[in-house]
Amino acid sequence: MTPHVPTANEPSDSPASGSSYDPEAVEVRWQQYWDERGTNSPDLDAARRPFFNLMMYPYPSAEGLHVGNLYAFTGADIYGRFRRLKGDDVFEPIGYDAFGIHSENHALKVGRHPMELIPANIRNFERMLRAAGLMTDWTRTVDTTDPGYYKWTQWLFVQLHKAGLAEKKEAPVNWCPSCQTVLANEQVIAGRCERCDAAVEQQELSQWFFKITEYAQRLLDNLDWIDWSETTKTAQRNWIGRSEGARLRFPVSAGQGGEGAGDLATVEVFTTRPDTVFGASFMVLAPEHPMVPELTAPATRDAVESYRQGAAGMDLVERKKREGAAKTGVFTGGHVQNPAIGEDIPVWISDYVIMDYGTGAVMGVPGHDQRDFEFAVQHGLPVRAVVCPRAQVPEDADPRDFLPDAGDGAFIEHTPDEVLINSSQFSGMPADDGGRRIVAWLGERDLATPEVNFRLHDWCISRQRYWGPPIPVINCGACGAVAVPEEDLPVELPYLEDFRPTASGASPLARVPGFREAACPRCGGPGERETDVMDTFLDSGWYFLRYPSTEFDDKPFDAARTAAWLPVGSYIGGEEHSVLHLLYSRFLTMALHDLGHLDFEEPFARFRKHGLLIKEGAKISKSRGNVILPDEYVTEFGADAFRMYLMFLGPFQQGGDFRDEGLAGPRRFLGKLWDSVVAATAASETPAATGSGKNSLDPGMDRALHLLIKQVGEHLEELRYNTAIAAAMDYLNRVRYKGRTPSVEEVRPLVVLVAPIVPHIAEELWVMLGGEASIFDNAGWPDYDEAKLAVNRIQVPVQVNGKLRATVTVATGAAQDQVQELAAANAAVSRHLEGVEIRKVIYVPDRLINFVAN
RNA sequence: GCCGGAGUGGCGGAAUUGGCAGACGCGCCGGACUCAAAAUCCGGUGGGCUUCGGCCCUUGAGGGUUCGAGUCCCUCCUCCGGCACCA
Repeated sequence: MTPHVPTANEPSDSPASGSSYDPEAVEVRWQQYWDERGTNSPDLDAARRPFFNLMMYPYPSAEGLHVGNLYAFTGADIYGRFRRLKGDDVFEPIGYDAFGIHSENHALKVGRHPMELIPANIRNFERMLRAAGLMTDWTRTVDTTDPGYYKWTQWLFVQLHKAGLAEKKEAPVNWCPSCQTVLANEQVIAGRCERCDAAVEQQELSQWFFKITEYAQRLLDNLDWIDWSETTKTAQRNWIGRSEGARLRFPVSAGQGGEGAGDLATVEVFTTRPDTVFGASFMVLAPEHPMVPELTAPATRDAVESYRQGAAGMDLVERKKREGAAKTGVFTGGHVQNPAIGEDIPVWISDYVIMDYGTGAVMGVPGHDQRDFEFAVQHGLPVRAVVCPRAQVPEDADPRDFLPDAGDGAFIEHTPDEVLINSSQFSGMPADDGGRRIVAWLGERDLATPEVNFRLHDWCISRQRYWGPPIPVINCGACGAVAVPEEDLPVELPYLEDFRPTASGASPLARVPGFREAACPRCGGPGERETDVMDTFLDSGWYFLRYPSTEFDDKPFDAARTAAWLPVGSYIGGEEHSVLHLLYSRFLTMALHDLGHLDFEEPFARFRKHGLLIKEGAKISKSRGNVILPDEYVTEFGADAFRMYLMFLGPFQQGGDFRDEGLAGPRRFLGKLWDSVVAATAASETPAATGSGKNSLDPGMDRALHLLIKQVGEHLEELRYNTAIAAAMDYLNRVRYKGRTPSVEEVRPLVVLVAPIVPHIAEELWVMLGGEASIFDNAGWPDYDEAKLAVNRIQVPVQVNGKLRATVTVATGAAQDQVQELAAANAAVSRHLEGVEIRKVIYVPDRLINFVAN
């Protein structure tokens, strides 16, 4: 069927032919039309110019679609619709990130099962998303909790496991006593649980990790060429945290420690400042460092033990609180040799050294490191300066034996203009170069190696929870951890009446013998299933690969489809996912590429982060009570006006301030646009009726139109929706100036230009103007004529000493003497030129003329 | 502390990247329509002086570069986001 196509002859009770704009009627009609006609479901196999327009899929919360989601989706949708009008075959899917602790906690709170809550939430989301007028292909949605989906999430695990990129290891983890689960480092905010704010503790658990660190350098390098928001790239660079330095080996001093410590034992440290090794006057190990026992002397054993226990039992909050305060620590009684000077230095342990980074040991250089300095002061350890600014060393001084003005702190700046002092044969050298030479020199005795270190940790994917895809592994006494064969996937998550987490660290699934017991796939012997489930970030790490292939149940993604549609053409999402989701997605894509499953290694060709929406200057939150319910606004103003306002209230990529009063502007604009089209069509049918209706040759208007086409096109491409809308408003004001009746030729392109932003009314008006539905299939993006942008006369501001005094109208490209003459003759200008001498005249053609006088 | 981003009318925000600051919108004021109100339409709207010709000031603060700075440089302040004893 065709949509309702109104004509001038139709009875006035027809919804579209009424003389005033009724958003609800228009929106319902077109949403229905899109559905029935499959307007938004492209034929994925026949597309000539495939364009994958992706938006970050939401977590389907019980509260319904958050306005923040809608803000993001609208921004993405506009871009997709724009590309479609420009001739691309746009695929714009949506899905639901429904697994995870969020859903589970909510289910626990309301005392219902997530398996029954999620479908209801999804239905509600879908309703709201449809009402928002997104160009969603509803035939290809993804739900991460569907076994048909997570079968492939598990498949992904199996592939990585096969490739040796998944390993199980005992690791100290962040344990949230309230959520009863481990948390990833990134889910710990300042020592507290990201979700419940409880203080996080340390616990040792055996867990599965993906070796993302093996990809650290590539993940970093590719950032140089992918087209992403700069801020997002910066965030990833910081997160990966590459630092260049050296691994230095400090031999354990003879006769130290217990009987196990042979003469060959060394303690390794990582440092970014090998140039300062001559100043290392002590060493500090993390309390949990494995070499602590063998370095500890009998006399200090008790003190060391109690300090270690204290550190182990201490939660992260307590550790943070002490930052900046006194640096505690105890002497182990053991010594190591400073490899540069051969001198014995004492080995201490302190909780300011963390096991997680580098080697878990640092050389204490109190002269040039703030933390080491504080520690040395605290514990009476010697401070030795080995670097100082070149300017501080007098000409006649010997840098091998020079005492700089110590001041009362450590000298920690690291500038190019520094030299080594008190560093034997390296003294006097620039610090950077000296550092390299020291590493080479120590390297000859195998005491140093250049090394690059990353802050990035391996990705822990185990969760001791219920609501996630089970890790597809069977532990066998004989064969070890065996991945579930692909043909046995999915390992279905059983329905558990009681899915609460336990305090023991064991997953809820461990309570189900029927689930736990399984035969080893390799030897057939008795085995036990892994009972942890996988991190939600794994679900979202590959969902974009699934969208084009949702109908295939024998493979996660079809090769031809993937080749045609990926990598993603445009991905828009929030900054809160700058690091984790985007980094994990990149890692998984890279790994799949290396394993031969994908022919590209970066999943998102273009990524743009959107800004944060706030309300009346304040962050939107339930506790503030300033939550925006999209439904209410859509009902009152219509989805089009709401969409338009969301995009108008500020620059999309920076966010903006939502104010209720603001909606009136876009709503008025749409009413005015409607009236303009009605007036234009009426005038075109009765040419004699009005004098102004016939015009299509008004040159000023023609220029304005072509300028508008140019501007809107450029602004939409750059996601500068607010200024695109402003330009459209400005144009409509012109066209309607003092009640003028516009021509059809003046308004038809405008309708197309705003269609990405306000799709429903655009469809309606397009038909009203005689176009064939859908506008997105048939209108095409208008072209502008560069020649029509030109003007022959232009106003040029005239300044005297940089102050604006007048403007003169001249021909474009006019010569300086002509403009100067005209400008100088102007009374407002000449007044200021009297009695002064013109020293210089600055003339920028078509821009400005400035008389410099005194 | 470190890394990002931002400070412009009563408010949300523009400004071709060094060239008429305040586009567009909200709000407000005045007018039209109306018995009246709402809606709608038209006009005005940064601040201060004004002899009504104009003049001066103004983009967080202070300096600088330049004929000319919201835009570039230096110092500082404030707010937002992220990271945080990373060796």
